[in-house]
Amino acid sequence: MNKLDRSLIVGLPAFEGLTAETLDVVLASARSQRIEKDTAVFEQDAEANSFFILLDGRVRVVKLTPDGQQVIVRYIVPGELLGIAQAIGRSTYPASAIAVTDCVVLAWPGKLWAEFATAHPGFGMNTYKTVGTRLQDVQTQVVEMATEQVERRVAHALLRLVQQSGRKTDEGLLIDFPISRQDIAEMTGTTLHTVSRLLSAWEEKGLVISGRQQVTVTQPHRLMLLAEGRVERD
Amino acid sequence: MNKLDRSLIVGLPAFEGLTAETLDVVLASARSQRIEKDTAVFEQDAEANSFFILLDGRVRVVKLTPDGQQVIVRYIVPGELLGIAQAIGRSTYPASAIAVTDCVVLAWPGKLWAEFATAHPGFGMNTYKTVGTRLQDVQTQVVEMATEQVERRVAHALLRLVQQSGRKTDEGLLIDFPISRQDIAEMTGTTLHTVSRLLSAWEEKGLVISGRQQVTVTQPHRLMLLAEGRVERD
DNA sequence: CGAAGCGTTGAACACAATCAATTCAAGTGG
DNA sequence: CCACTTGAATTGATTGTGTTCAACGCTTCG
Repeated sequence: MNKLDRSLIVGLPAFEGLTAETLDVVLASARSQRIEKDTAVFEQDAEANSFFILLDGRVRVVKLTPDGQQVIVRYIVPGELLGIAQAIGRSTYPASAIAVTDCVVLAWPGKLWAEFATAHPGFGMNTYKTVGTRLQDVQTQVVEMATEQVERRVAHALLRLVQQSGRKTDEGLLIDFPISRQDIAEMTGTTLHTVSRLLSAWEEKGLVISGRQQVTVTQPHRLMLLAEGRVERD
Repeated sequence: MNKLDRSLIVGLPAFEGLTAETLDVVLASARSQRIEKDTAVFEQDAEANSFFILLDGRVRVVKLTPDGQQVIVRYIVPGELLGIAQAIGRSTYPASAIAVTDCVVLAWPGKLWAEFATAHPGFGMNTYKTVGTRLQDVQTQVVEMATEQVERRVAHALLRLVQQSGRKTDEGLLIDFPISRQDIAEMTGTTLHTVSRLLSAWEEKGLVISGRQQVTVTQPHRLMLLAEGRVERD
């Protein structure tokens, strides 16, 4: 295995405030790994043997219900931690993580997490902060699902995706990884049919341009108004 | 202010593994406080000046949407932490906490949290573990809301309440604090009307006995079947 | 005793799910 | 390069669950 370069992780929030030496120590036990598109980084309920940082690509975190339905919990972008079951006191992964595009991750043995956290308090702090952020994210999602109807939920979901992964093109903000109506449906607790209809309607109105596994938001502001319910529902 | 007795908090998960001396140190800066029924422990968006442990009573954690709708995020039972904004890196409370019954809490100045966490790593660990647990709770709630229809969601909510706060009576398991249809509606993202109809129907079938601000589950097993969708839908 | 809050119930409606049929786009292999 | 396969998307028709609107009964409490 090649020695990994420090520059890979310097500047990532998870390692903020750590000394160069510590970074090297941490990297020494890391293993870099390629994950092919549509394959799993880890599977729900499997032993949590590793935790990861995504260096490149996009990962979808998915929960599977007993009766086989899927819910997309969140998308992971480069620089984010994933599979930190240890940090929340679990020995198995609570969800599956699937590569949406070809990905590169750094992987550490799960047992090292506790070591890192105690030896480098800053690291522990940082990961806890991400857990805290995610708790808040999920809670706002609950509020949305409880109070908003489908159209606004889908609008919110799109806006979040754009914010996380929007790439500016001449038409607008493109969500720069493949995403299907089905995916959006699984994020918002609806059906691909309803999502399809909504996107078609929005395309009519000039808010978005969408194609096969691809969505561009052309008028974020108007979509925002729609998401907030201060509308314009024709 | 009277000196607080160590026995108040010994045995609570949040302080598990701490020495008697540490407990005394921690208690020295705590302030015991009575909260009258229907008043706030803290308010959403207010400066997070304190964090708390609930010693007695029940607290409802509520999120308010911009347009005035409420969502009940969770209920707190004695022994649990609340208002730990600091632990998730916030300076304001993300939700309001309302006493459902008369309550007793211990309160600490918010700034002390970081001190405690570094001085007594065990304390930090424990609170992070509760944050982790809550993250998981909320995530399963999202999955429920995305995949299950109202009847099953309400059934799940009742079962959770019974598990948390069930008191055995000769009729079954009573949720031992006042809870209205409106409350259940705000937990499950539906309306009080629908909840009312469901409870009436379940009472017909002998699953529950419900009255004014009070619910008793008489046949938890059958309610469970209903919640899991392996039914029996009349 | 009157008022306010909680709960029940009926009727009508609407949003979105479900069912179903096609069209469209992107590979894959002969 | 074209036929074929497969998965994604669109669109129409229908159904049903749950909301909305409305009126009323029952408690509790001041």
